[in-house]
Amino acid sequence: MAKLTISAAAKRAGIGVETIRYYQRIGLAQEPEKPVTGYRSYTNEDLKILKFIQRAKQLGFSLAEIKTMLSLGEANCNQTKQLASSKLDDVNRKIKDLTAIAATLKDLIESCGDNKIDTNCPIIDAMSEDE
Amino acid sequence: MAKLTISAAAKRAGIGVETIRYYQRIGLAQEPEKPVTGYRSYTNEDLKILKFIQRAKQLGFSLAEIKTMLSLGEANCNQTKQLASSKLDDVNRKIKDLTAIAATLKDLIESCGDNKIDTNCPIIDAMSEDE
DNA sequence: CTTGATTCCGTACTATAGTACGGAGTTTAT
DNA sequence: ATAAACTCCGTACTATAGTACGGAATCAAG
Repeated sequence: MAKLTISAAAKRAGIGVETIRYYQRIGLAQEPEKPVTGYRSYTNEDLKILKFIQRAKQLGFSLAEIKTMLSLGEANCNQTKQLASSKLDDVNRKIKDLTAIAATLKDLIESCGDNKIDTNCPIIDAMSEDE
Repeated sequence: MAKLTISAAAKRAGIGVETIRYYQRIGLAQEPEKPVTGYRSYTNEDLKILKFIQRAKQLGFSLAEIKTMLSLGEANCNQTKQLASSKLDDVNRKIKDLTAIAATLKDLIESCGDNKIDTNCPIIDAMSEDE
């Protein structure tokens, strides 16, 4: 429950100090009030927001999307749910694409076989082929 | 086998004209010789490179990686193969990460249930939790 | 109470991957 | 032969997500 300095908050949230300041600059995280003289102290609530941002980034949300979610806040669970659902669709689509890419890469690599000749690389050839 | 203008090459490669010029600027694609007076014409070989770039991008290679592959060229099949293999590892890792993310998102969404209350959004709560 | 570490603040810079623009020259179609 | 379309070229701008820097103020420890 202790008030945290920015570097302590950064450490706990797994974010860099400069990055937190950046998030404040772009309005993603608000700065705690600054005592007339002295450093800002970060509350548990502030930390929660920072952790949320970090987690959401890991889940593939862009900072803009995270900003939207934070502005919806707890008071708009349904909209948040919808954002998460559409992000889930994105992620599933991405997985599908990457799976196809992996298959293609695998084929390309296998097409090399034990090509010792070191010329006429089938990967380069296949990737520049007319469809 | 016709010589192509930049816009024809762009169309065939599925790239924009400005983007081709950008690739030339960064040394990813070389510019065809320019006749003393007139426009450059793109050969099939030039087109092949452009298509290769486009395909490689779709497969998740960065422009820097594509540049490396092109510099290796056909004469270094083994190194190209190694690059492709390491890219395949990347892609597989990405798929694994995204699969975990999808599962998390699914859980989060389900945790909402039919929350009509529209407060205490479990998504926000869960995502800012202490681990 | 001095020294060293932190914080604050604004500004500038980085990387990646382009997109846009303006003016001059060149081609193509009518 | 002239107008519309296209090309060339350099420069500047965009978006996203930060990272770095320098000086002044403040805090913490010995």
